[in-house]
Amino acid sequence: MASSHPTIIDVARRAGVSKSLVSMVMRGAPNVGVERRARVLAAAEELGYRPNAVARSLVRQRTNLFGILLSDLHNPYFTEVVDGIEESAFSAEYRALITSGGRQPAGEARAMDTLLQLRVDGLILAGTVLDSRSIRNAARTCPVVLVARATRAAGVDSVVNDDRAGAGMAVDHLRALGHTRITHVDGGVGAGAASRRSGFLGAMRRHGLERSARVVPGDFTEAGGAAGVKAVLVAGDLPTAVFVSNDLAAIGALHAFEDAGLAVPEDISLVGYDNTALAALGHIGLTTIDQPRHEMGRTGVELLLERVEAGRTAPRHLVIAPRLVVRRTTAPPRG
Amino acid sequence: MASSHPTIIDVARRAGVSKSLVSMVMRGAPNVGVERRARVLAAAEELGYRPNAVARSLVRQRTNLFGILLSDLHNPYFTEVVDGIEESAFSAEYRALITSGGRQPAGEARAMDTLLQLRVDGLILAGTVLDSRSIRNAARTCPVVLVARATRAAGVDSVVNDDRAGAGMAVDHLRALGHTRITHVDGGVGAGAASRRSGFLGAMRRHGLERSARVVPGDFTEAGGAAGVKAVLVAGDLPTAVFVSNDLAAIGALHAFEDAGLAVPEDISLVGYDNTALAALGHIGLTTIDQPRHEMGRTGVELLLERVEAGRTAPRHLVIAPRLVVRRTTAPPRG
DNA sequence: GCAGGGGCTTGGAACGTTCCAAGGAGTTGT
DNA sequence: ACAACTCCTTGGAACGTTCCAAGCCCCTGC
Repeated sequence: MASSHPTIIDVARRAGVSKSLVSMVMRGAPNVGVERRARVLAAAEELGYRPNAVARSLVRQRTNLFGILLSDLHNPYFTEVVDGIEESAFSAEYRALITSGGRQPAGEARAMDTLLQLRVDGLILAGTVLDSRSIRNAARTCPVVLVARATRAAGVDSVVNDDRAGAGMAVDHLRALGHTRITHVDGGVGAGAASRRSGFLGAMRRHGLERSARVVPGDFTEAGGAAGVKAVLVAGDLPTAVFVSNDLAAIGALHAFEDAGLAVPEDISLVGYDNTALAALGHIGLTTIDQPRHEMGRTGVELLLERVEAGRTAPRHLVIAPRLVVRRTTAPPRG
Repeated sequence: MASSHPTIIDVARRAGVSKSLVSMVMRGAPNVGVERRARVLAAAEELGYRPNAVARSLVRQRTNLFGILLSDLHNPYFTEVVDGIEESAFSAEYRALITSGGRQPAGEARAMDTLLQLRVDGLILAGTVLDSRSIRNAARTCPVVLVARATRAAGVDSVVNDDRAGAGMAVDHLRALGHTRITHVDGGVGAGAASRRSGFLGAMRRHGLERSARVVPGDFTEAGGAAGVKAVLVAGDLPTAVFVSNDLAAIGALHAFEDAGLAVPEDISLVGYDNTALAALGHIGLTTIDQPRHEMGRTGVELLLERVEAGRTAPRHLVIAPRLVVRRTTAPPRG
């Protein structure tokens, strides 16, 4: 009835063996006699014994846990990265523990501290806004990898997608459809926003379109995308296509254009970034740039494992290629 | 350089005091001399000391951790429940650790075991499909509350929304607009689907509309909603309104109707359930039934706290009232 | 019949904390 | 001057594991 946790010693007593033997059985050690093994297993079952990971971690000096700090649990981008993380963590006999910063920097710092105090064997920071001092600090006590954010911090690994190249793909696609007047809705301080903007500008230049390239401010939210469109409309001289810095903002833009009586893609083409589940919804069908989130998560764990198990110490910074996904929001320009 | 974790003893040596004193300072105990307190704090800072939660938990026999098991990290419904959980857990000096079952029952069982081995002080299961034997089992070793799933399991608390009432609200709303021929796209085995169906049928009866009430099969996915619509279209004799068992399926339905050349809400009204962020997207603007997820999360933690801190043992099962949210997918029927 | 093994099993010492009983140094009252 | 306090500080015993050195028992070979 009481929430009594039987220990290895209770099991030992019941099975009439030493605690060491029970410990061996629980860990699946090979050289244990069949009869006693059976007795121990039976006793454990009867008592409802469950190993105490806390005690185990204390003596082994490792937890077999990876901590995942997510900046935002609500952004499908991150939760899809987690899928990749869980997959490869699990196959390496590690478990993943997720915490979220509740979208605030202070919350993130606290969540990271919780994980560090728990002595996780490695830390994956996905899209956090933590200052690099805390990150460097954390990295002195356990391996850290940043996903979807680049860093110069010493001793920290990172895996990002090539935002510049991705933005270029968006422009190439629109150019191939015949667009020349293209506007970019900026992502503000969002992770990767700056590279996407410079990738956009670079690609426009490459196509000789620098004179018709425009950038309007925005951010990574639905409202940010809508605000960007508002700026486009106010400016007059409508472009024929808009490249928005992420999917959520692109959906905000989509709605804003519709509200203004402009049809997508007939009047205006729209490209997003990330290829989250949102973009794939049938009702939305957003043309976008896919970041291989699953792969990025898997890779993050591999970087961790290289440090934990293989003892690597030199930092590695991986860049993964994005990919264009064409859906229904892009078409040749009118006329 | 090495990932050396300084201990309380290292700090004590450096500050020239006993380990007990360091322990007291770290816990913020009141009766410590100012001068030594300062010395200890300085030493800890210099060494980069971080308390070891593992050791602490072992001796205190409590972790100050609540474990959250999410059936699906990608369903915004659950992540919004987590917001509520984190909020009240934090203010009660607990931390929340999230794991996900990766959408598979075996994964859920494993994730729960991880949490239990970590000796979390309480467990919140949100929308899991775990069999009630495992749940009852878990409940024998730590407080467990189920969110968004009812249970009869002894010793387990639960907090759910009133699905029957919510479905009734959807019907009432449609009836008030003038609809009489209403079809329900069923949610299959999804949590709450059965109650929503029976709530739908009950409300139709209440309005004297039982003869025009139809139910077609579906599930909680986008594809499930689309399939439901297909069934509606095939059956001929189109209803003027459709109540779909959750938002995601409703969005699938929305797309399916559009594909079939039917305008929402002009030709057909559509109501979802849950009021996830998806439904609120401007481009979608789905009329739906709001489950107060935030409140449900908060309440879940409170139930846990009642058991952990106040020693309650009698199970409690809370039912929270849903709320109609009218957006753009409902309108009076044509003609 | 005994040394040398091998196969199993065992007790004890960690691991880094917290908690408790007890100790030391002042201070106050008589 | 000493008892009785108060205030601060301390060492040691937990907590539930793992790991290691050592032990027991029985077998094998000579």
